[in-house]
Amino acid sequence: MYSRSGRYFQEREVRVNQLAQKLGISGDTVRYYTRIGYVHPVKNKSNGYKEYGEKEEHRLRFIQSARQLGFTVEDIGQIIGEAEKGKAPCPTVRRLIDQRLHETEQHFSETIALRKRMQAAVNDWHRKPDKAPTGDMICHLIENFSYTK
Amino acid sequence: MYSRSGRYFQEREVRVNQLAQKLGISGDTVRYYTRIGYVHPVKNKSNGYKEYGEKEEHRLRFIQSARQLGFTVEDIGQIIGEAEKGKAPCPTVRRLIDQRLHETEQHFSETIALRKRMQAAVNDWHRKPDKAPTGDMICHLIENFSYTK
DNA sequence: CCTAATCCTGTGCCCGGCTCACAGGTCAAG
DNA sequence: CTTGACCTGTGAGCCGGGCACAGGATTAGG
Repeated sequence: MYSRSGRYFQEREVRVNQLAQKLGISGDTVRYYTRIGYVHPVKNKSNGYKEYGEKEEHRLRFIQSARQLGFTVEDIGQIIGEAEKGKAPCPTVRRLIDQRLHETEQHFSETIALRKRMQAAVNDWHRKPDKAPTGDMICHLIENFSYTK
Repeated sequence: MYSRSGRYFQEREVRVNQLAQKLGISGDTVRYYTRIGYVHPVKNKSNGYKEYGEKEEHRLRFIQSARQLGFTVEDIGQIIGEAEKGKAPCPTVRRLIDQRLHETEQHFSETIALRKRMQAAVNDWHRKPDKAPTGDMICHLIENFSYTK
């Protein structure tokens, strides 16, 4: 419980896995954000371990919140970058979430369509028998299934 | 229009981009399936180009159909492998699509939840102003948004 | 004090399913 | 023969981390 300068204080610098556990994410994820320069832990000279303080914890919480809202890791870098230059990142945030939401809608309808095809296939195949492959047919289930709706 | 043996015949061996265009996919995609050994074009000795015949075309159509149904590339390898050993791949196909469908459902509900969060954020932010970052706040929109519904 | 065993870390490579960059070869026109 | 447009194979890159591994740090035991 001594700092490098010898003064008594509550321990604030934690190591990667301790912080990860506190945030409910994996150590690898924390390392990843460290690697790409989104957090800047201090390297402990004596053992080479990285030590994370409150600032890093807060930063990681921010990253988590943003990820939950569908921002990409790159988006978050942009947002952080603007904030660090003292600029309000809000306009960018608004613009980006519009984009990401649009993409999510897109992705959503593709997922629905895929699910529909898959369900149709499962239904269709339920009353069809297995068949050994022939020279020009790998799997008749797949090859004879055509989705037309 | 001469074969290597000098006989006259309709050209059947095509090159990567010709085949890709015919199938409506990218040349890179065809190259990818070639690289991982799902199709085996013949290497033209004189120019090093790979030449694709009907067999490869059929194989690629099969791969496309399977991908459309949500099978992973690895699934497809397994299916092809079984078929090539003369075994009916149908049981595997049925098992795999059940798995993939389940995953798609999972993914689907995650996508819905994400969309809901995003929409809620957009709504919430609509009547909130921009704010410059402070020492302990990167973006108040993101940090003050809590999804509780 | 030393040793052995266990824990923990940083680093670098790996994943899917392609896509892209690039160096160099090919082919038709002149 | 040369120019230049086109085409090819190969290797690397993408996201968002996950995983394996070697080796240092720390602890238990003596």
